Formats: sequence, structure tokens, C-alpha cells
Amino acid sequence: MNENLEQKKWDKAYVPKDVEDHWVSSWAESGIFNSYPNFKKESFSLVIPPPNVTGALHIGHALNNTIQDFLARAKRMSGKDVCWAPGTDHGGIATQTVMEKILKAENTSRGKLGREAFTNRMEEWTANCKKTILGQLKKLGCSLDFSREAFTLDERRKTAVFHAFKKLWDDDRLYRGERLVNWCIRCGTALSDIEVEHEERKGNLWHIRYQEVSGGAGLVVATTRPETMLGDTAVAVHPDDKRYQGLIGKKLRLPLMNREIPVIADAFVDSSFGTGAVKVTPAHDPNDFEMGLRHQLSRIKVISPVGKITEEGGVYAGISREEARKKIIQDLESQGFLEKTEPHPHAVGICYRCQEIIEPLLSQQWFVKTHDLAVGALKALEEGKFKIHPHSWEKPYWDWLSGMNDWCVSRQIWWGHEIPVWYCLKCNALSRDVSFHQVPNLKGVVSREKPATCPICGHAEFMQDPDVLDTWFSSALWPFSVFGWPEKNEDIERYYPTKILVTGYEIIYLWVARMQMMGLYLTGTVPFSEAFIHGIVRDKKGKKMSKSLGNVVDPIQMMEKYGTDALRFSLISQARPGKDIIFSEDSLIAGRNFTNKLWNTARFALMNAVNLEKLNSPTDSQLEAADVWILSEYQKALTSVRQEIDVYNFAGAADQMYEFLWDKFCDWYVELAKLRLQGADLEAKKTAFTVLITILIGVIKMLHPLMPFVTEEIYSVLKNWDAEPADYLINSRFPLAPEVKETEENQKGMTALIEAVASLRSLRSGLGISPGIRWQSVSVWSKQGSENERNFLKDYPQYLKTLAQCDRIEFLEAPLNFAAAITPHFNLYVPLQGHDFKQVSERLKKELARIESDINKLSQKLSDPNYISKAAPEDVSETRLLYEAARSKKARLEEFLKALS
RNA sequence: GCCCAGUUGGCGCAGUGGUAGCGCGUUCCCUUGACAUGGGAAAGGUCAUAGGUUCAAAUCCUAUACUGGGCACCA
Repeated sequence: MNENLEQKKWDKAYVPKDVEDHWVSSWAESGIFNSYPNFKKESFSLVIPPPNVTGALHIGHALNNTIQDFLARAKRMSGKDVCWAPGTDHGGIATQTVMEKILKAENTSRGKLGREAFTNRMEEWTANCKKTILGQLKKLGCSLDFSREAFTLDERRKTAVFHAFKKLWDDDRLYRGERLVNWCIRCGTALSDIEVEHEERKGNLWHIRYQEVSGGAGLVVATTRPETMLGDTAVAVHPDDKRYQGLIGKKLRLPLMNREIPVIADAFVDSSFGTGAVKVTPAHDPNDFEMGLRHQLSRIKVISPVGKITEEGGVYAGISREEARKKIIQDLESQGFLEKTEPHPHAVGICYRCQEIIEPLLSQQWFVKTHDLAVGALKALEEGKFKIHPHSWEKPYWDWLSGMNDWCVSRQIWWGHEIPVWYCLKCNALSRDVSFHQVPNLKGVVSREKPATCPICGHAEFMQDPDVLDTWFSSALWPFSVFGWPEKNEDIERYYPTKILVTGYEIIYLWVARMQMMGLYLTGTVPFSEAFIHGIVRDKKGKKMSKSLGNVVDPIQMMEKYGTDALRFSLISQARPGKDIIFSEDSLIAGRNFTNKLWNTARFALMNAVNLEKLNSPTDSQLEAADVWILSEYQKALTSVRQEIDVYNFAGAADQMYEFLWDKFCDWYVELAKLRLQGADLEAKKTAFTVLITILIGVIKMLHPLMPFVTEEIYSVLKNWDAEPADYLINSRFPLAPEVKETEENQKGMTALIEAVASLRSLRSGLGISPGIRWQSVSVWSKQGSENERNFLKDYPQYLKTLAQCDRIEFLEAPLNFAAAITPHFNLYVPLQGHDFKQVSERLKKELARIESDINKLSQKLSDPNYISKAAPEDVSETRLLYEAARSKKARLEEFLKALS
């Protein structure tokens, strides 16, 4: 056994644990992932989608980062100046919500702690999460430049956020105003439109009669939210609705409240829905709000930010919106106003973080004017400066940007970037206990620190805006804030704009679109020219993974069970552009097996290593058929892998690598190389080993982006043989295709050999002959036109002997009257005495049936004059060849069957 | 409601006009020194349905069904 093997204690099976731990720390210590601007190379930079600091990484993160690492390593090995910047996101509402749950379990709350103590607690806790997450990224093998670690809420990023805010303010693209916002009662904050999800819920359509003040019958309105009637200020009907013509302009008496409200005509109303009459509550419904503006209706707020009925709600004041609904229906019924109740499933808005039903509420909030920013982003897409893979996401992206509303960026939470606006208490006549979100027209000063004096009145008492910015505001700056923007530094110059963003489709609008808008606005360029959108990882049944369903998969557990490389392989080989991944543990088995196969290939190479001073490439005359064949296959594999990577088809690249290593290199080449490696001819042994080790080293480099650990481990032993040894694989070069020209004769010979071997193996199995028993001899007769193939077998009889396990090969001048195995080029005869031919003959009859149906199809095709005249000539001649081959095979099969019977 | 994607052997997926492939699983044979996380053999699909274009369709077109997703929501 080779001494390398002994030193390394190469187990028969690859054991990932120790190997991975070793390389994780070795890579970290060596600093090989760090990037230093190198203007001589082409830059390739990307920024990590920063995970939220809410806990640990899930399998989706594993997918996202494996793809990025694959790219980063592959590009670095192709000579690019790669920078992959890491970091985490403070995560605003999401993170605060998690902390609030923790506090609740401790019997306290953020209210009890107060803002400062709460924020401190958050910082302490999120620091831990950050550590966990970064540790997990390292464990996953990510070649991130950890010296650049950033956090969306650290000092450098705070500077970026302030500058962005200031510029928006100076350019008059920010405003504070009263709007109907999406309010989450549980989170106690406003949300932007895209943070609201819609979900079908069971509900009712209640029909309520509103009588005329004059005593007339009035009309019946239909509503799904009866509790909002307390705030009704009108009833609307369609202007053309004949049923209600007489009522337009009349006054109705609002039941329970006794308020007089007008009947208005508005084209928004759909006459065919419900009763055709709509109650209008401008303070609690977006459409009603719009109607209220058109008809100058007053806005009566009847639901408070905590979800209770306000003082405006008369006798219902103080009770929750749910209770109010029950009570109001009871009262309407008992007072005879409720005409009908029908079941009516409808979509309700829910908070994307806590699933609580959204309440549209009026309040003072900060908005970014998005129209111009969106136009910029649309233009970039139109001009091809920004591309999305797969392309099919471009249309939804376009549509969303085209129709977006202003972006509500203020959040009534404590965890986030504080809004850098200060209000002079004197100028604004503010007191500190004011209900801030109801106060309009505040005059503010934008400043990072508390201003010394008020520029207007010179007063020195200020109150900072109590809100924080939407977490996506800082995320939108990420591709440049990571590099220190608004500083002008070398990193920005070199690595910005970034090349590609890899992310899932669930945040195309929340994040991708906003980065494009802000990037273009603030830096004048797209922040990344391409986005690669991958799918989400689902469970075995295709369900989204979620903690509440209990179907989440912990990537770390998977890594420990099967190895990190197996997980990476499994994820990548399923990452088809635009497709979700159905995850099951079975898929990791293939990855583990593949890792092991590679491991054992290397183990085999080491066991058969030849002591060589230097690894010279063998001369053409030293190479034999198998060498030329495998070098040529290797060349093809490298080319396809490169192509697949270039079009971001990572799964395709993984397929190609798998196929080459396993189905070509191991199954055929290694078996043939054994003849020389384990033979007596030292020169031949050297040649075979040279080819073997050259390709193996190339394969290891090719596979490194996919499976960094096992390849690095193997390389650490094999690199002595590498012509261009590197300290680590990431610093080596992605292999270049060897210059080998395989002759057509050689290619055909190998194909014929493989066919012959398969055919003999099939025969062996059909006869029930144990794989351990060798044939005494195989006699080969070649059909006409197969001289090349016959000569190939003659030149390399050892190939067929070793692969088909036979001791002697004879070449016949004429066919015998029975055959044993039939291939397109040969009849192969073996001694069949003492074997049960029945099974063989059954099998061959099946084969005959198959070939007859082939012949039918082919002859039908060839007898069609249209086909002959219209199809491509190469295709026709190809078909003719197939037809001839099939006929020949049929004839030979029939002969054999006749001899058997 | 509008839009997009998908529908291929038991499961997960390749395959964009010229005789249907892969992985996992299944059945049978085999522990001969790289690997049983292995080797060999085999079974298993009229490529959702109906039309159309074409000499030729899993592949292009149309419609339908189902699944998933995006957007917008009618109170």
C-alpha cells in the first residue's frame, strides 16, 4: 500500500466530519477567501442576501448560499477577482416579534423594559444569532470574505441609511402624511402594501337596511365588516343603477348610531354585487377612502390602533373589533335592521409576519415617492442593463414596478434605523405625550444627531421621530452599503456594481426591485446586472416548510448525517432554474454516494500510484485506445460543464460532472486502466497512471465548487502530482480541456467494445452464470462493414477479456450456425454446453420482437416519399443505416433462435 | 378575475422537431483488493386530454383539465 494512504488513514468509506472541521478552520486561518481589489483581473462580486438575525439558517439558506458559493468558487478558479461579501439583516418586525415572544415567556414585555433596555436586549441577542449564522455559513463551506462582515444596523450601514434618507429628503422624494395604511394590531405598526398577504377566509355577507330620514324604506347595504358601520359617512350606489335613482342625494339614518348620511352616486360601485348599495367608511377601507376624497366625506375613526372601538363608536366604545361585530349584529337583528345573512368566503389582508388580520387605519406615516424611482428601474430592465434568470420573472417584476404605490417606510417599532427627523417642540407646539401619529403637518429637521438649535425659532428642545424605518429600506442599500457607500473607496470602485444577485422569488418585490430602484437613484447604476432567481425548498409533499407545520429540515443535521458535500450536491443537482425543490432525505443519499465514489476513485489512484519524478504528459505513441477515448470524453465533459455554468444551469453542470466521473471514468476507464496499472510493464503503468491522475486532478478541480470539502481533502494528497500545484483548490485553475484528438475509428471501436461487453454480460445474466465464473473463450464474428470494430478488438483483446471476463478471444472468418450474443457489429459465441437455453431463448424472442417493431417503424419512414424528399439528407442516410443495422441484427437473432430450437 | 409556470416510468427530475434518459426505489445475481455509500442484469413510460401545423411532435400552435405561483380584488 502506498505510504500516502497509510499516513492519511484512508477509510473505505468517506467520513466527512473530521475532514470538514479541518478545512473549515484551515480555510479561515489562511484567509484565502478574502478579496483585495485587483484591477488586473476581471471583477466578479456578489453580496449575500443577508439572513435575518432571528435564529439559525434553514434549508432555504443552504440552497441560496450553496449556489452562491458554487459561483464564487467557480469564478475565482476561472481567474476572476471574486468578492463575496457576507452579512446579516436586523430584520425589523420579524426579529422584534421573536424577541417579544421570548419576553412574554419571561413574563415581561417590551413596554415594561422600555425602549433603551429593549434595544440593548435585542443587540445582545442578535449578536448571538449573528455568530450562529456566520458559523453555519462557514460550515456550509461558503467562500465568503468574512473580514467584510456587515450588519444592516451597524454604524457603517447607519451612515448609509442616513445619507439615503437625507438625499431623498433633499430631493423632495419623502413626505409624511395621513394615509390609510395597513395596520397590524398585533405588531402595532404600519406595513407597506407588499407586506400584506391575502388569504381566503370564511365570512358572511350581512344585509343591513338603512332607512330614509324621511321615513321611507331606504335601501339595503351588504357588508362583510358590519363593525365598520359605526364610521359610515355615506352610502354609495352606481349612478346608472335604476333601482336607486330616486334615492341619490337623499338622507339615510345610520342604524344604531342615528347619524344622518347621504346616498351618493359613484361609478366605483358594482351594481351586480350584493345589493348594489355600498356603505362607505372612509376611515377604514381603502376604496371608501378614495370615495371619501371624491365626495368630501368626513372620516370617522371608529377602530383604534389596538383594535378596539373608539369613543366615536358610541355605546360600543372600548370593546374589541371582534366583540363589536357580534354585538352589532345582535343589535341590528333585534332592532329589525338585519335583513339577511349569507355565507361569503372572501380574502382578507393578513400581516406577513404574524398572520394577524390587517386593519386599514388612518395615520401619519412616512412615504417614499416611488414613481420616478420605479421609472428608472423599468428603464434599466428595458435597456437590458438588468436581467432576471429565469426570464419569466421579468414580466411580474415589470408589472409590479409599473403599478406600485408610494412606499410606506415608517414602522412603529423600536428595532431598526431611527428616522433621523427632529421636531422642534416649540415650532410644532408639541408635547412629549402627544399621540404622535395623529399630528399632521409637523415641521422636521433632518439630522443624524440632535440639532443644537432650531433653524427657525432658535429653540433647543427637540423630539426625534419615534418611528424606525422599514427594514427593507436598509436592505435596499445593501449592495453598496456593504462596501462602505457613501464613502468613495477602492472597494466600491472595484466591486460595485456587483455582478449577480442570487435569491428566491419570494422577495423579488420586497427586495430585488427596491435595490434596483435605490441603487439607480443613489449610485446612478444598477446594483447588479443580473438576478438569479431560485425556487424554494418544499417538503416531500410539496408543502412550504414552516415551523407551524413542523416540516422544517435542519441543514446542519443533514450535513452531520450525510456530509456537507452531499447536501450541497443534492441541492445543486435539483436547482433547476425557476423550479422549486421537493426535498426528501433520499436525495441526500445520491449525494453521499457520489462523494464516496469520488473518494474511492482517489483511493484507487493512490493504491496504484507509481513513483514518478515528474508527471510528464505521455506522448501519443504511449497512449492506448482507452486513454485517448477517456481524454476525449473528459474534454467534452469540461466543455459542457463550462457551458452549463455560463448559463447558470447549475443542476445541468452537476449532471455532467456526475456522468463523467461515474459512468465514463470509473465504469470504463478505471477498469481498463487496471490492466496496465496492475501489470508488469512499468512504462505502460506510468502512462496509465499519468492519464488517470491527470484526469482525476482535473475532475477534483471541476468538482470543487460543488463539493469543496472532499475535493480539498483529496487534493491535499494528490497535489504532488499536479503540474500547477496550488495551496488550496480555490486558488487553482479550473481545468482546461486537454488537447487530444480522438479518431473516429477509436471512438467507434470503444463504442463497439462497450456494446459487446454489455451484450455478453446480459447473456451471462440470462443464463444465470455467476459473475465470478470466467468464459473459457469468446469467438467473434464481425458482420460486413465492421472491419474497423473487429480490428479494434484485435488490437486490444485484453479489453474485452477483462471486461467480459473471458480467457481467450478468437476471431472467426464465417459465422457459426448458432450465436450467443448479438450486437450491431458482432456475433459473439461462447461455449454453451450444459446451460439452460430456454431462458436465453425467451429473452432473445423479446429482443426479436423489439427489433421487428423498430424495423417496422424505420421501413415505414423510409417508404414515405415525402420523408425522402423533404427530410434532411443526413437524417435520411442515418435512418437507412439504422434500418440496415436492425435488419442485420434481426437476421442474426433469427438464426440463433433457429439453432436453439 | 387577470397573468405566468408546470403536467414524462412508484417518487424526484433531464430532454425545444428526427428510434424516450438520469437519480432514488423495485426484482434477480455477485462480497474477485478502489468503492455493497459497490458491480452486473432486468422490470417499469402510447411523455395530462382533445384538436391542429409538419414528411416527422414529449418538443411548435390552440383549447380543456389539474397542480403550483404571481397580481388584483366587490363592499
